[in-house]
Amino acid sequence: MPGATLRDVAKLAGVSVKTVSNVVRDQPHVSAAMKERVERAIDELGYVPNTTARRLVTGRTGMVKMAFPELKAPYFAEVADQMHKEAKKHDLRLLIEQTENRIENERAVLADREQGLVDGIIFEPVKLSSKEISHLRGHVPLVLLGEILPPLSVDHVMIDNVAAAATATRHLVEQGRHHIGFLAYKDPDSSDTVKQRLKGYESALKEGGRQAGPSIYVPAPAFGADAAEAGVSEALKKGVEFDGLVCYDDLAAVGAMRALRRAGKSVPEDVAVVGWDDIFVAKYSNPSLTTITPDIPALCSRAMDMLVERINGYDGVGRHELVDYRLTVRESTE
Amino acid sequence: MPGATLRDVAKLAGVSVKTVSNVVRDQPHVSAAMKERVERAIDELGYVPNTTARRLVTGRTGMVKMAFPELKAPYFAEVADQMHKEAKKHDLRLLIEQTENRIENERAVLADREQGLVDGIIFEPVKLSSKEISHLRGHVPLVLLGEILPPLSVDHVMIDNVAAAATATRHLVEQGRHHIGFLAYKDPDSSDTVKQRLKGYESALKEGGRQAGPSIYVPAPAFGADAAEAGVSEALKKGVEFDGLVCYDDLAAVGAMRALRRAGKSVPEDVAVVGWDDIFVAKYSNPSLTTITPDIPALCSRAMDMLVERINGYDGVGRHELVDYRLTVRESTE
DNA sequence: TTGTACGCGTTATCAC
DNA sequence: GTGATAACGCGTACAA
Repeated sequence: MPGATLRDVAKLAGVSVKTVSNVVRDQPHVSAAMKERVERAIDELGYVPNTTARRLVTGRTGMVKMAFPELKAPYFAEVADQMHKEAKKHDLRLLIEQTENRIENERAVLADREQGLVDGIIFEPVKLSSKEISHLRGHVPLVLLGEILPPLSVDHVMIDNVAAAATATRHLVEQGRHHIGFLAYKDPDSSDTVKQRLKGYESALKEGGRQAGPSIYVPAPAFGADAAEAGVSEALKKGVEFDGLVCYDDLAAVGAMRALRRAGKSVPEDVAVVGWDDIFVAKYSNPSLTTITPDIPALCSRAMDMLVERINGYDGVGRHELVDYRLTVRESTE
Repeated sequence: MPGATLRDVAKLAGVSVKTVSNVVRDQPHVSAAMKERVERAIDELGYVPNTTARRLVTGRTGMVKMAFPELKAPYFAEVADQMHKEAKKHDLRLLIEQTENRIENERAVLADREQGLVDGIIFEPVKLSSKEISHLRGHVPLVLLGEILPPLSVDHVMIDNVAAAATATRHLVEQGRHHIGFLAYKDPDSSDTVKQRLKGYESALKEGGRQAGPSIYVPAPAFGADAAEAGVSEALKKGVEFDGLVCYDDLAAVGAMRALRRAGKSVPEDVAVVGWDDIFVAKYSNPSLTTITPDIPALCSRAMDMLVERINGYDGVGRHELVDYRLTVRESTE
């Protein structure tokens, strides 16, 4: 009997709707005998509570939205995976939304057309400015991820880009590299992140007594590896020299390694390469890739905790938190 | 005014609730003047329709659940990405559920505890038997993905495993390989797939006048690459010989290539390797990996179309469809 | 401890 | 073309 209702159960068990409701939700004040009787009726009818009706009256959906560029990008797949696990801990369901790096989709994330679809939003924007975010956001609890400078009123979690980039660069300095280049995407919208990483890179160079090496900027398409490969190939052809390369992300690093290989350079002998994100391919590329490993579990855990606090009514000022990272050294630098 | 309701709008506009509802949903029978007036009120109040209430009365959630082992596995990330796009075409939202290769989680996918959470389910089981699926499934429309033998009553989409495995094997034969091995996971629960691929492999060998090469089976953990690497390393140490290897998936292939490299064998000169899935790493590994590329867009498109038909009341017998694949030849075999 | 009545915001069925 | 009003299924004061 699909579609059995609370009332049906109550009728069959010969009790009131309220009692059945209590049993279903494990409320304390129910006698054992009553519970027994009601449960039998529930089984007989195959009753299952109607989520929608429950939501309408409680005002809670039990759902959280997670929005980021694209699931296909390995880094985000890992974030999504982890975020799902965090959501489960709080008995929340996760709804994933992909912005495909398009600003209108990012706007849509905030300017939700429907009310009450989710209880809160975790969002990693890449195009939207801080101003626009605070302007567009509604009343739904919101936590931001990633490297933007968030509005003051909004919670935010990220890793310390400047420090991490410095760590990566310092590692190359310690390996005795002298002409250390920087490879990034030239996407005007996401330049904040690039700037932060560039800053860390430069400070580590300075600290290590190195001069700034060549900077290679490539257009930012959906998948960075191809663009990076083309960009580095071109640079090599032009005679740009470097024996170390700090890359914006693993995708770029993989593309760079490919370009180097084609140009007859070997990694790490001729050029040491460092990536960022520690996606799957970093471990299994040949040579395997030294990279910055963000603490994704911590990132997701903090973000979800903060969101849940907001959902539960916490109304303080926006919190800005940093989570850990480490340098994972592999074949590409030693 | 967050939380403005249809009634509030009606009051402000001086019309009935029904009229406002009509305007909101673009119903035909409403005069231009009325529409104008109502829309002004909507803007003024910042009214947004309440999804939950709408669902309660329509009985539709506008959501579809997609369940598979894990998002972190690149193949599934790509499927999820594509499936999201398909869902969007039908104005549906996609809810992702990970089974983490555990049978109790697979059971939970079918035996949905809550009614009316989703309108339909697309499910790629790996542990559940066909019998258990037909026994467990409720009344929610269901489409199965992947290599199980589905219950007769359930729709199902997959690629032709036997043919694809034969194609991969034939390619190695054509490359002049003589001792072609087969590498797979020894997971008793998912052995159906392995059997199918083994069958295709064997038939292609026979057709090409080759004897069956060594079969290497490795335990199936969350990530296959490590297990495959260990398994192949061990086989090589034991002196198992092969100059070609058909791998269960790209993860296994990547692990195998790593083991070969460590053993001083070069790919493809000493051993040609073929993978399966064409995940990101296949293109960017070194050497890049020849692999079976399933037509994921077609897979998702067919699955979603069939599900939508079911949701819309189609009640025919279970359909069993095959989608395309192709062999993508890269450096690992030439 | 259990039962009754009402409200959640929307759509659908009728009249008008 | 538009307006009352009854569902939809559940949670919860409040009464018993």
